[in-house]
Amino acid sequence: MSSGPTLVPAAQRTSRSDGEDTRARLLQAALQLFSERGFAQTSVRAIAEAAGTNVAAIAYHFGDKARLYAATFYEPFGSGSDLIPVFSDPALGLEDALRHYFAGFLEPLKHDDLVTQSLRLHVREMLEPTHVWPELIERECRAPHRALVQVLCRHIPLHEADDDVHRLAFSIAGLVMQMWTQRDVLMAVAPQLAGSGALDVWVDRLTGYALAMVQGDVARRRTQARSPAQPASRRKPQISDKKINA
Amino acid sequence: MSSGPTLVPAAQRTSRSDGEDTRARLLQAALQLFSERGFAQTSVRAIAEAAGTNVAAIAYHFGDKARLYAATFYEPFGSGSDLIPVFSDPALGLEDALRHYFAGFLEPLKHDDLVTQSLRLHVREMLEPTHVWPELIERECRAPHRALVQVLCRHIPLHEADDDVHRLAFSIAGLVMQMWTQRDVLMAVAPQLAGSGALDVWVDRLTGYALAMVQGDVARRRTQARSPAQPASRRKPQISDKKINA
DNA sequence: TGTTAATTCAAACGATTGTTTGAATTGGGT
DNA sequence: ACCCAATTCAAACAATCGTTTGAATTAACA
Repeated sequence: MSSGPTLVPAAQRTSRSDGEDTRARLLQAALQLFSERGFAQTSVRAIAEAAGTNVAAIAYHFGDKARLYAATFYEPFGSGSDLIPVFSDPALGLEDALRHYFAGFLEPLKHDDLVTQSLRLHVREMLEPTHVWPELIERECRAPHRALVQVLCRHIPLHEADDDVHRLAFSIAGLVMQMWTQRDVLMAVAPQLAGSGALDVWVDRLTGYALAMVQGDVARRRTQARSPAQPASRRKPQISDKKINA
Repeated sequence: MSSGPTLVPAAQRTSRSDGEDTRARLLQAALQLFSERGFAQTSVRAIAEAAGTNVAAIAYHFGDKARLYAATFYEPFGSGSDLIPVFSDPALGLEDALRHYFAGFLEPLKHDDLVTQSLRLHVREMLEPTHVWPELIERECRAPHRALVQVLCRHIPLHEADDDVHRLAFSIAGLVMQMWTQRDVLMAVAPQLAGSGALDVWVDRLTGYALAMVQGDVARRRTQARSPAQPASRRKPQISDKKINA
């Protein structure tokens, strides 16, 4: 039986230091390969080779492939929720808050370090959830979304979040996701905008887009409040399906 | 040797009709499974079973798995470029054009038919390109993007596309991609907005967002034209990295 | 009715997958 | 110097992958 990284009393924790070393190398190699190719398409042999060790070392240090994958999420290499305090500072104006939001999420795209790989892994998990997804929802999804919703509520202003604020926050997050997931497409349609050097202007423009979206929604709320009309959460489509399917 | 679907003179093309039948069933089963799980994670045995036939039938009708996958792209089940004439009609105002754009791309999300699966397959190919990607770039990426850029240029107005129009078009497309790729996330943060019934309001809001983005960019162009300042395609970031990495 | 080509299928092939095994190696503690 | 637990490794395991094979089945044509 494989005893795994046996729990020895911390007192005699002076054994051969190579142990923690290969564990760390495995973790880093796994993070890189998983973030590049995904869980299913990354073989344990490829990870072991990249880490300069043997496949059995994975079973020894982590148990199996699934737990190694989970470990890459729980080792604090970097996370989207780390950025919450950066953009949700109540002292910031709306434009500055949005600018910090985009700058924080796009800045890792310039490099290819542990933080970038960790975020890419999280993005991949949002696109194609695996067995760790249920435990990531709160920290990587709900928490950043809630923080952005609060920022928006503070500046709209709005006492409590409604559906339209959620739609705004979700769509603003979509601008970030587009940059993270569609770089191949951007390279195909406008390669001059896909380089790392273009990212600063992107932060500037996305901030402008998000700001306009929010202000536009504020205006819509005003005009809709004036005309009681239909229940606000439901409006009939304004184009016929006939024209769409033509 | 396997002769494949041998090219017989169309005159005597009256043989057993079951041939084309299983080919069609394989194609439909492949489309469904590929669009749900992706190329690598879909086994030929699963496809054959779903089509009610044998693995060897795939080799017989399509040669191999890669060519079956490619076939699901070339059989005209539905494509993003089909929607180009719907939203790029010069008679439409900007708001109507954008509304048709979003309505056309979101409407398939209500169903789960061949069109939906085909579009989902194309979306998946944008997220994780396979061997068919090079031949899809033009029809599924560049063409719709170019059409949207033209619509924007017509209404800004602008004689020829510049980087900022490309950024606008790419970001507007991002609003659609968000709806296609992040439904799990939406279900986690605002489940009441993730159902099929909520899509009509989504079309309305996304139209508003895109309209505000365009109008905001027009305003930015005016103020930037007034102050010659720095070369328009390059602006320095306005927040320090120190604060970001804090 | 017998022939022929198109089509389908069960079975097997080699390669790769994740996992397990048992022996070899290492280095600190008695 | 010896011992022992921690660590590493080559090898083998069963399962699954995409593909190939060769025989069985079918239906049109002579």
